[in-house]
Amino acid sequence: MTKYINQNPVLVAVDCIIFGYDGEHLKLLVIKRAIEPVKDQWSLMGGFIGTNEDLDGAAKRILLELTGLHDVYLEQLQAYGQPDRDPIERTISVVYFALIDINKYSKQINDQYHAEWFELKKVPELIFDHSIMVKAAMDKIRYQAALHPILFELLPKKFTIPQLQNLYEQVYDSPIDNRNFIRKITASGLLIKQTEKDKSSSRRGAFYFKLDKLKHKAQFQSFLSFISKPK
Amino acid sequence: MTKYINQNPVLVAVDCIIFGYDGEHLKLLVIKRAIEPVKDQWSLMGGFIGTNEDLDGAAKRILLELTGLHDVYLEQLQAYGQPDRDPIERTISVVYFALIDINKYSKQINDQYHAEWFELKKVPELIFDHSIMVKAAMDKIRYQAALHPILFELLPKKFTIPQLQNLYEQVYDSPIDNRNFIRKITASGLLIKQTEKDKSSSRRGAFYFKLDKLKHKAQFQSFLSFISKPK
DNA sequence: GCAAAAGTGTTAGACGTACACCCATGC
DNA sequence: GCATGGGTGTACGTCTAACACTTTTGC
Repeated sequence: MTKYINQNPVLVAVDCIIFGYDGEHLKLLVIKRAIEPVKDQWSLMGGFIGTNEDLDGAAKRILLELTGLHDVYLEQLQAYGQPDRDPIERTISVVYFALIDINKYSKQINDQYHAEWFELKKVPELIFDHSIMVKAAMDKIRYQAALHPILFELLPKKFTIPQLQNLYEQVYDSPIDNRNFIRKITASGLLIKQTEKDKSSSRRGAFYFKLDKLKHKAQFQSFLSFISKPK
Repeated sequence: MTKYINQNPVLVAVDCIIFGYDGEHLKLLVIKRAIEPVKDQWSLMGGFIGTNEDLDGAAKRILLELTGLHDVYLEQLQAYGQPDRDPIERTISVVYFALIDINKYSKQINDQYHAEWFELKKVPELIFDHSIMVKAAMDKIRYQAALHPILFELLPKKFTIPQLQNLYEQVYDSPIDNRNFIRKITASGLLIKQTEKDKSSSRRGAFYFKLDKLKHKAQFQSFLSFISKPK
């Protein structure tokens, strides 16, 4: 059959907003753009969609290429299509965000991109509309994390409750009462207490926990409330 | 500057999922596809993106073309990019959903599409992946409406609380206790009571209300809970 | 023993849910 | 006067937010 007539094909790119958490700060992984225009400026990791690839597949490929990681939390954020967002050629960008365990990331995997982690508040100016995308991603993560247990994706397999609390505090940029937090999070039933303690951040030590993956999966779709309502 | 080399441009379409509410049922507006392939089959209203148009702009144009309406609630749902979703040519679809006041829609505006409203449960099979899109849109609307007052967009300027309640019942496909509903909705402060009553559905009559648009706008971003949590 | 972080306990009020009852009106 | 939907009232349990205190341990 003949193709659609009189239509203008455009390029479609997939960009990935990659978040990590080092135990102290929420961080963003960005690269130095390898091609013109704006070569060597900070940019999200992205690429054009392949001929036989769907959007999710392209996002996974791009993420794998930069980080070497499979099976990470990946969610489509939004498509961006300002006609002039890329000065060279009309390009629609479908943006994904990923939450990864930063400890699994190794700089050695693929150094050709000169990737670097920045604390969220210290991310440099990014090319095109990438900074806007990051802002939108943060909004969405705050929204999602208030209702669903997604922030566990940023933590290592074993983590402590104070670590988890600090992560929530980073994400919402506001202090949380630790007594209420502990109660809420243990009441959720999502955590399995380990016998070992993490002694690195206090004399007393904090118990490690693992995520109960079955319960996590089961509860994921239910509307939970992990943070208090903004005032 | 030269263009990006070795990349395959593809077509980008915008499809609109248009919801309306006639006082009894939640309905979907679909058209008979005018072009091959699958000509004359039921389809979402859509179109290819214009050269100097952004995605939101394209969605607005498409909506205007079919319904004659400006200024309607329109939200980007998701991008769909299965390589074979359109059998003729690789086409990425960026999908929007719209909530309109069905009374403002007039069949006369543009009859060339043979548009028709279907009750949500009676929507025929749609072309390509359009049925999947509609399902995703309903999920998102349920999600959004549980937290934000978006369903007002489906109602006329003046409406009664029983009407509003029925709308929520349609959207969540489950009965709501009218006494609790009334209290919750009036406590939100979003409604302004009118002096007239609607006598069409009961002897006693139900007071009309208007939406307090200022409060609506102010509260829109706060996480409200309009329905009870699913069990 | 002291500092510092981890963790348990308590309480008052807000909120959600369930349910009973009265109101207004046309027939 | 009675059927029908519209609307108010109440009571109880659960969740949340605010705040005080004890525990553990290295120095």
